[in-house]
Amino acid sequence: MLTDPSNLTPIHDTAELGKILRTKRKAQNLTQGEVAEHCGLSLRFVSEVERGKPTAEIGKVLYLLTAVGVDLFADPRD
Amino acid sequence: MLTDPSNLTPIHDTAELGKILRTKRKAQNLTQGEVAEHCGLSLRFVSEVERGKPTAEIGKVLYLLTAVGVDLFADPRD
DNA sequence: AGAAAATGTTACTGATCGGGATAATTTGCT
DNA sequence: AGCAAATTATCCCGATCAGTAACATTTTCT
Repeated sequence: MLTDPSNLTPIHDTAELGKILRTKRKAQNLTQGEVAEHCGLSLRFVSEVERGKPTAEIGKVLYLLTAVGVDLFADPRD
Repeated sequence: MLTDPSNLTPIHDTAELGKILRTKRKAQNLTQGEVAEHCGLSLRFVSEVERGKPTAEIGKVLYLLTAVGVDLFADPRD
């Protein structure tokens, strides 16, 4: 079974990841503060991750992705 | 253009991510030490990430994924 | 212009990370 | 099975940095 992959965006670095987070958050009319509170994180953290902070803790970033509705997929290439 | 998504594994937490990293690394007959050196990271870091350390820095984890040949994709769901 | 949202700055707590060494575990070989 | 080598998991130490709160400043939108 094939799925339309047109919405799949490759993630190569934290800048791209942050961009996706921001875009998706705004698409839902959420503020950084709302997302932050929903995840138990600081507004500060959300702001920095959206700007591509490479030293952010990955566990918290995963919370953020879940909160704004972005699924993550790993694809082992050959 | 359609891509076969059959190898796409959803990532919900760091434990799953670590599992994928380890599986792919072994599939290429690489040791943690080899991967670590190739990324400029410590063997300890590689070990901890594969064990699902949630506080690892996301930028370094992305290096790891690249090094072992795992592509990451984001999918904004509705 | 005015309100809301995002970013800059500072200070403080606490944990990450690396190196090196050492257990513990797994792998390979006879 | 049993033993040795290789691989992986932990431990200690010190330096560095992430994360947060609070307030100031800037940007964005109506």
